[in-house]
Amino acid sequence: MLRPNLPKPPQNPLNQQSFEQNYRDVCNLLLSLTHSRSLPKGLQLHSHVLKSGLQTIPLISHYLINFYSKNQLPLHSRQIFEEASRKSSTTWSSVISSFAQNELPVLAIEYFRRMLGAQLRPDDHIYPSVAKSCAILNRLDVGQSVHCLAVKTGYEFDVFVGSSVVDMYAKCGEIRDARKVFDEIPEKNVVSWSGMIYGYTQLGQDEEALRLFKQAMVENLDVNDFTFSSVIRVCGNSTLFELGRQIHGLCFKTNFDLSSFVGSSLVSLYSKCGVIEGAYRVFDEIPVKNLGMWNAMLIASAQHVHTDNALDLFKQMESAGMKPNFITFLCVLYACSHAGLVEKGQYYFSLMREYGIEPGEQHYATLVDLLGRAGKLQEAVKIIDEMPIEPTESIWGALLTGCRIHGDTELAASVADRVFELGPVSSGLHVLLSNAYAAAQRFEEAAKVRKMLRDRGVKKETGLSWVEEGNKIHTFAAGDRTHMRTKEIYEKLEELGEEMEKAGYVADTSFVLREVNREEKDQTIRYHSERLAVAFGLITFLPDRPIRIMKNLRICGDCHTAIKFMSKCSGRVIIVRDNNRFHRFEDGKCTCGDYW
DNA sequence: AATGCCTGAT
Repeated sequence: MLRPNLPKPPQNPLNQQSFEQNYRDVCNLLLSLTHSRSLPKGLQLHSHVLKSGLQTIPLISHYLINFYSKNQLPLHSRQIFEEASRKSSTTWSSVISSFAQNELPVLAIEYFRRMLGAQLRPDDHIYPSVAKSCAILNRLDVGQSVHCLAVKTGYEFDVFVGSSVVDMYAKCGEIRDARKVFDEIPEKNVVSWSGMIYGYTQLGQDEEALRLFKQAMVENLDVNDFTFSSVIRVCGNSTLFELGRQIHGLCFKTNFDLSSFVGSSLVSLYSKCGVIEGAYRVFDEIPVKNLGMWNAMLIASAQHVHTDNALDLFKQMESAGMKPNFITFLCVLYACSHAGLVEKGQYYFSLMREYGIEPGEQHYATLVDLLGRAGKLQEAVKIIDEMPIEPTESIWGALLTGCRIHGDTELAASVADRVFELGPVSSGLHVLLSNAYAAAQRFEEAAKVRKMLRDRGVKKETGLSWVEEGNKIHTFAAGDRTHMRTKEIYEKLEELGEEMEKAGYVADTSFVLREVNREEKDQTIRYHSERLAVAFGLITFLPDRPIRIMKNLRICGDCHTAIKFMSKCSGRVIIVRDNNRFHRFEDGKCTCGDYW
């Protein structure tokens, strides 16, 4: 053990021994109190330290800074640091890490600069804290110079330094730099791997994330619940059900399936893949449910229009003493909106304040969506005019969606006028606005807006539907004839078409005329991507297996009617997820109750 | 003495 730098020995040599004894006792006690986070006892000890003059010893101030850091009192850490007579590199390191761990990243960077200014050489323990602070603040410029300095001082290959720099680059969106640093770390640990995988998922580079995960598996490396939840989320986002199920199996083997974090991504996976029963099963099996778990289950039941379940979950949460957060309320409002429960929705909206949550932009958007879908457009406008925040694009979008559903072309056009006065908008909203003008027969303006879109190089998204079969994904576009089994698919559609007409199906071509932003021209309405996907499912899957289809755009009204007939004529359960929600068709009916 | 701390949908 290093001999501490003691202050001048007391005058009376007899006291020397007791002083050293006292010093050692204080050190040990401080360490144990830091470990157990006993704040009152620590405060007591601190005043004892001051009385006996021990605070001048660097090791003691270092322990005190750590003690306050662990107790989430970074400003106490700061005070001790400032009062310390001699500041060793350990003292600097402690105070900077206290800032980094307690949400004061700006101070962490400021002190790091001060330290460099004092001509001190940072050690390997400081870099992770500073890199983390840059990541939180999204300060790529500072992060880069920190990385440079780490390279210069020879710490870039340290697993802690490297991992934190990987995370910093990933969070700042520089995934390639993150990867370069990652590849250079000679002895990576679970944090390095998870950080890199998580970085890819955050940027939507799902394939790269999965590839890296696979490599980690093949090389038999250490992974944990964080790693699993990242890759399961990838499977959920891309609706890779089979792969997700296999990874669920891996979690089961490693017992990570009981983790709440893994559980919530599993719930979301099963739900997004249209297997709501699986989501409920996972939820029930997780012994300790955290807030994310409840929220994941809530949104899953809301998406599948199990509205009673959703509202019941909310009640269960309350009685379990789980405090809902802003996401919980978004989920509940979403559930009400998609079931047309206006009053219930308004009730939950007002309940937020009782929980001390100020409604945010997204809550207002959902409320406007709720009112708009239910046809209460004037009330929706009133909410927008009276709310304490500036309307955002999603709020205008919600109102415009309501206008479209209820054919209020006049209101839609006036909203468009109002929005354009406010300045430039994103391309998504732009499309809605151009449709609003077209629907109100203001064709000149519609053309102008569309031209603006074209000039900005915005392309319409192609409507696609896809079905998973084993480990393969079959994708269809409208009128598509590229699939290997095209002939059989079209034959099946013809055959089904006759049965459907006998059962009373009449194609509604008005959807073609009314909807400007439709995916294809009218002659292909009978071969919209979702119908091709259904036909493929019918000729591929065993009769008792539900046909699950994913679609990137909103399902059109005529297809919705057609698939109802398809489910009746074929006796199959057909589940379609469009960009908005789930539809479960069975025996000629859809769970959305035609409200979507 | 230190790095990841994830959940909603658009």
